[in-house]
Amino acid sequence: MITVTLKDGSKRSYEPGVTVAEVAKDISHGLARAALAGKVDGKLVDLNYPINKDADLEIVTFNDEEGKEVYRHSTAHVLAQAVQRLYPGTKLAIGPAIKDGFYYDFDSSHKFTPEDLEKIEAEMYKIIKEDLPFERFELSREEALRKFKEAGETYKLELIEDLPEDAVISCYKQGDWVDLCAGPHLPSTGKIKAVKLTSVAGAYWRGNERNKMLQRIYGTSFPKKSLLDEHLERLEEAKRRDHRKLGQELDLFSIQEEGPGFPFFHPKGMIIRNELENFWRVEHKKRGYQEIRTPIILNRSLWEKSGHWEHYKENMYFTQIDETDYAVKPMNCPGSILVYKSKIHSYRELPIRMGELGLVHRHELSGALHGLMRVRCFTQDDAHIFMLPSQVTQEIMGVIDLFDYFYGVFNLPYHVELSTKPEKAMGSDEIWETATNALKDALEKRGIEYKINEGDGAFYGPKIDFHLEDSIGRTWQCGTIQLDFLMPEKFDLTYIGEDGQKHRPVMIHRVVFGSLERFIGILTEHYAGAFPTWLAPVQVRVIPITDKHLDYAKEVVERLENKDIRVELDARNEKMNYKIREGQNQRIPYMLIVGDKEIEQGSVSVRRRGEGDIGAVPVEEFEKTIIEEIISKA
RNA sequence: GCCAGGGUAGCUCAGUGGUAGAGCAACGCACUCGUAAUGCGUAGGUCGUGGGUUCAAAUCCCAUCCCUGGCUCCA
Repeated sequence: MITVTLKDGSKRSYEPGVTVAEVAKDISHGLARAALAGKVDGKLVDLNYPINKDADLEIVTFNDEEGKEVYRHSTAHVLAQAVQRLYPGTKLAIGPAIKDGFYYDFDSSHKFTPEDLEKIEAEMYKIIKEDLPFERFELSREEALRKFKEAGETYKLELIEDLPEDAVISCYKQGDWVDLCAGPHLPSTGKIKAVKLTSVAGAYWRGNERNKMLQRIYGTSFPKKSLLDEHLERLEEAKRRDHRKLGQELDLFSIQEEGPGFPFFHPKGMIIRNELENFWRVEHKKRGYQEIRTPIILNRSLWEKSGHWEHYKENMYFTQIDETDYAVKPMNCPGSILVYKSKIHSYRELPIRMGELGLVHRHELSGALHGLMRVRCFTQDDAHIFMLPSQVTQEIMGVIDLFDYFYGVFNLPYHVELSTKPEKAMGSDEIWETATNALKDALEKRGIEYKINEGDGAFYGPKIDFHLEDSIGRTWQCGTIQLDFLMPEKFDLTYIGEDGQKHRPVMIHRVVFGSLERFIGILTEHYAGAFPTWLAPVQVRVIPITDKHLDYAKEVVERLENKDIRVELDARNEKMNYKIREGQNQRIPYMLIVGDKEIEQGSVSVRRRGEGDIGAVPVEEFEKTIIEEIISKA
């Protein structure tokens, strides 16, 4: 007998060779039905995997991340089988599970259209109905090569060739269809209940743009139709919160054909922007930052010196003035450095924290542009900290604290990545290692979890990136902290030390919002357009019930305006309900309804966004509450 | 930049070779209304742009710009 230890610590005895499925069935019928795969001693396996010795076992269901992966990955196989049935000659590349679904990459002479997806989906349901078992078998490298060569699966051959020497090569077979695959898989295609193919897209083989572009079909699947419907409903909701849609509906910004990637901010968008800038200035001043502003166009020689000419040229815009080459700044650091260099600094002055809301221009590929999230000109809420080498850790921690405070004000969840030396980098490995360790050190001192992004640093230094999520879970880099020993070297930056000699300072480059544009995009989606009162472009709308009440409404508006509250009057000759509906659609935090009753009492009836009618209060009381709310940034 | 789809009124969209449409918004008139859409009327488009095919093009062909979803790249 062998002992199987379950996740809850309980132990059960079985004959050797008992399968995962049998154990599941022994535990309960419900679990047996929900079981998708097993995890034996931490290794993910099929349900028919025989357990031959004492082992830890977890039964994996759709509620586990790994269960979802197995489920979606098996669905990807069904997709590939369906595609090869319908479009013979199609070659297979890869088909993994991804967050919320799966995809499969195909090389086919047929161009898949959205209509084809329906046909393929129907074929997938046929395969599901056939309830074909997923059968695993292993084969030698030679057999595998021969098999896929015969089948003409050239991409699979490439994959096999790249497998390590000692790799176990396994395939999964469903009916007469076979795919190279490590597994595990569902017991049979019939386990798949609800499938939806969502889109087709081009994707380079192995993500390399020098390789052939394949056709990628995306889809998702669930063990219940209702779960699929919920998922599709969430996607619809995400579309409703899309900052591009809301940006238009709320009249925040626009992007015109005349300036692809160059956003226009409308009056309402500017209010949000200015509020963010005010907040930024106040908080930075508190933390010992000074503010500067540097020019947008600067001489070529500066960019050659900074290394941008060599390392960043393809992202830059150029111009000529009096036959001399100039560049439009893609970053603020060189300008900031020139300010530092404009006079001699003592060690007593350091750290110098120099902020700049700097407008930068970068050439992005046309296909990469995306609303306010990826644009070709944006305002970085930049700052450069010039400091003594001994101040590095403390300064980095100070910046991390600042970031945490900022994101906390907006209730934005974030995750952190540490990016290391890229291929196209300046400076020696030693300098990079010192800098990277300093960043790690600060993160670890703060107990922040982070993921390492190898080779993703800036060309002048490693960085800590702060990523925020948009409405459909795509993450965008916003804040970043970059530690730089190289620019000070290149520009021969110095300070006079205690010893009266010149020494080299260290620099931090950092942005909190990242770019005002992207941050506004993120906030729009985060709040679904319902900005907190301190940010809301219109904080109050006064709605007179009939035009008899217009004069009093105007009086209320004027009172609020005098208190610096952003207030509008809806004086249109429309029904109150109509005006309320529109105010609600505009996500205005407060609507004040005024009629006979209010005039008599000198009050306003308050309708609060998300809560509805909360009753009449004297005007001064309303003023007091809203001002408190604005100040507290609630 | 690459692959696929798309661009018709301010917005959302219908119209696939034969007289450019709807709803909402705008404007005008009437209604004077108590917490998410009052009714009637008016106006609004060289169908992204430039060429071509045709007696005739929003519709077919070519080029080009822009947008969307991915890929690549990144705040």
